[in-house]
Amino acid sequence: MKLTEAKQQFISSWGAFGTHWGINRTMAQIHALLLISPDPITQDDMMDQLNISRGNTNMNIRELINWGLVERILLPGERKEYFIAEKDIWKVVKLIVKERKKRELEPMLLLLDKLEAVEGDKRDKEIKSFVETISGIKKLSKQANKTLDTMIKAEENWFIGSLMKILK
Amino acid sequence: MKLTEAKQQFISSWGAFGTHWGINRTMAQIHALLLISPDPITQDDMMDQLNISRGNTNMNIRELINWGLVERILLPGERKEYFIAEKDIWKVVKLIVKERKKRELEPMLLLLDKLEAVEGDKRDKEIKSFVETISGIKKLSKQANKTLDTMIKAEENWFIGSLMKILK
DNA sequence: ATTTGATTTCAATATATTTTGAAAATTCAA
DNA sequence: TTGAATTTTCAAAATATATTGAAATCAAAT
Repeated sequence: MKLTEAKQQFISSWGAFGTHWGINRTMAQIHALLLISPDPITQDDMMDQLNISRGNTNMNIRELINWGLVERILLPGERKEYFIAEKDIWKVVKLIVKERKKRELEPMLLLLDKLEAVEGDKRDKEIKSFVETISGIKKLSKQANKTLDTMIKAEENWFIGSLMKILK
Repeated sequence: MKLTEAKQQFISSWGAFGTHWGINRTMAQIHALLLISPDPITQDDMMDQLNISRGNTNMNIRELINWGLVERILLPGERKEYFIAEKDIWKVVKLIVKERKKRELEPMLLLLDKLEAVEGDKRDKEIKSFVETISGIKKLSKQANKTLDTMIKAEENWFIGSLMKILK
């Protein structure tokens, strides 16, 4: 496979993949393009290569910067802004996990605490079933939250370590 | 908080949560309703409680069954079908992970193998950057895939075990 | 074999999300 | 300052996704 085709395929697949991971198609495609670009690139480069509008490009770059995945670079003597992506894929995963934990898992934990304290007789079948479900989810979520914290703090690839330990 | 309100909140939040996890809103809401129902319920019960159409209900029940999260129950003497959800939340997580691994991670791994074998001089800056990115993603994905296999096979809550081992 | 109750399908519709592009705002250099 | 280059905003348009509901299908009981 030629480089041009391989690049296209990677960008398109990373885009589709992203949509399953809470990241929209364009945002993921811009990210993919930056990941495989050896040098910093501009908004116009992205517009050309991905065939997307200026507004779309701009909004999604900003979002990538918010996630900490992309950095703005100012080259001396250049008027235009350049951008680069974090290339260390382990760091990328940690940044994404960190963001999604904050946006999704933590609010869910707060809600579960409130729901678990539902009024009423705990012997009532309806109440019992509800509380048991909530408690189960809460317990698992709390553990997941802690595990993810450990992972986010891990300096190098956490999978290797944890897998090794599980397999003895 | 009263049970009725707590139920509503749980269903609505589980729905929103689901949309971040590759599961559509209605599918997640039906799932939530089943999770907190002590007894099997029918399609009509779901339609009433969630205010959704027959078609929508039916399609999403089928999808939940495909994921292995819901089971159809035939009560003796009853014409209608009843449904129940897997209540063990650890099993639920494993089923979801299994399904998403199959749908997303595994196809990605196949693609990465092809892309890594891109034609051209590996000393070329463009090629080098591309191959390095792909290799990094591939390495991490392979490890993640193995780790998830371990998790799917784990009989009880894997987070506790792995976390304990990491923290010594 | 027919009726009745229940389930499934799917084209049409509604809703939600993404994308565009032109105008407004900002920034830098002269 | 002024003006040209660049970035940002956001209402409107386009696209993608989810939902409806009525008709078709299926299956149990008579």
